[in-house]
Amino acid sequence: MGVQERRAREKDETRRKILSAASDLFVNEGIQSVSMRRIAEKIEYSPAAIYLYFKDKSELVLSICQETFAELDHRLTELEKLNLPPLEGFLRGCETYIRFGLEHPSHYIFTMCTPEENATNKIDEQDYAETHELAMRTFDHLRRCVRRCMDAGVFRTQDVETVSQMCWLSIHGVTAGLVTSSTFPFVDKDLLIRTHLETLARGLRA
Amino acid sequence: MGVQERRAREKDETRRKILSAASDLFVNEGIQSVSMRRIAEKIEYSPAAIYLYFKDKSELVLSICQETFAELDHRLTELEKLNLPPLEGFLRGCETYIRFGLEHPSHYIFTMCTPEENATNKIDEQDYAETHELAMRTFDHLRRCVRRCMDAGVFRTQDVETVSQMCWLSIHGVTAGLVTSSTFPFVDKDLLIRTHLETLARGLRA
DNA sequence: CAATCATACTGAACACCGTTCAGTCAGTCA
DNA sequence: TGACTGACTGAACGGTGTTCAGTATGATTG
Repeated sequence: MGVQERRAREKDETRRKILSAASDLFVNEGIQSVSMRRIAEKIEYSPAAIYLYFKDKSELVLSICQETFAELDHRLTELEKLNLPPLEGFLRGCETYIRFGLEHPSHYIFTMCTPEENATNKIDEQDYAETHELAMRTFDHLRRCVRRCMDAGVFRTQDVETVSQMCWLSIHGVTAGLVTSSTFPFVDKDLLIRTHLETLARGLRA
Repeated sequence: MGVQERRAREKDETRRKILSAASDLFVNEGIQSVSMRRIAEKIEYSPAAIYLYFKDKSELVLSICQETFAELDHRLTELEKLNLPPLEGFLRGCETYIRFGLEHPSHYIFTMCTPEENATNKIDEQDYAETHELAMRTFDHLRRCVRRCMDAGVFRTQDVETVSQMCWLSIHGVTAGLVTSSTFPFVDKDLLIRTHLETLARGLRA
């Protein structure tokens, strides 16, 4: 009875086609300005077809952002495996985060700069839990980096949670600022990132 | 010929009524989810009437945000007049900025966290220039604070522009993060802000 | 006073949006 | 062959921002 399996495979293929088309459009034109109709047009399906695969636009966007952020999680995991010295691990992690945001502006803005009313109403409970968990997993990398620095006596304070959150807010600012304020006459981005991380490190060091 | 003046006064009154109604709705329900029709309904006018006073929704929102940010400029100006010691002036300025953002979440998100395609197409050249100028004026406060710290030898580096931009990105991160990620289990906000500013100051100090 | 004129305002439409649902049609199974 | 399943569609619903011909009101002029 290979029929069911083939059906499932085909269904998955279509799902992937939708995700890929949507992702392409989102990257090039921004999430808010891409309509379900345009996505449907791109894959030559009727708009209604998409709703057989995703509950609504929120869920579609969320799926894509989850995939994208899974890659960030992967990169941070790989970095952690290198077992660099605490401070270097911390700084490299921060830089990875920032550069990731700059590489995926649309996804970054959507997931990190949009209040909970994402598109229409609030998100499905399950989706919300999943996203929250993924965000938490990413944040855990930072938390571990901070803890290692504290355990090694590299950082002055011992409040892991507060320092981790403060660091996230800080690097989030660099990422979000550089991504959204594209017209602002910034000095060289790399210089800005470097200065920021140096200041952060100097501010935290024992 | 007091007629023209009365007319002008009435016209201005209506304009203010629109701004006030829109601002109320924006604050309570978020900018994106308030429609022109709802604003019109609130002031008991037809939706089309609003377009006699504002080119489009972008311009209306922009006007409101400009007014709001003018208040930030005012607060920073007042602060500057106090002529506090350089570092204290810098820190108080940063804190003023952050707390202002937390007080006006909708306006802050709209002006600072939204890429240039604000609602439909790109903004009018004049509006753009005005907003840009206001943003620049606000940024100038920070720039002056940083310069004073450098002149007084409180900060290590001499690159006013880079450090100013880096500081803005950093405090923007705290503001934006606290405003948009309302579900994240943050530790006490005041502690977070204090820790952030302390770290920033320590990182920059000579 | 009557006619003209300026202008604040409206009703109805346009072209879009996300979303739903009754219905179609091809391929599978008894 | 006929019933069934399920992927898919066409057309609609109620919403959005925006436009524009037309109306009504009040000031100005002959």
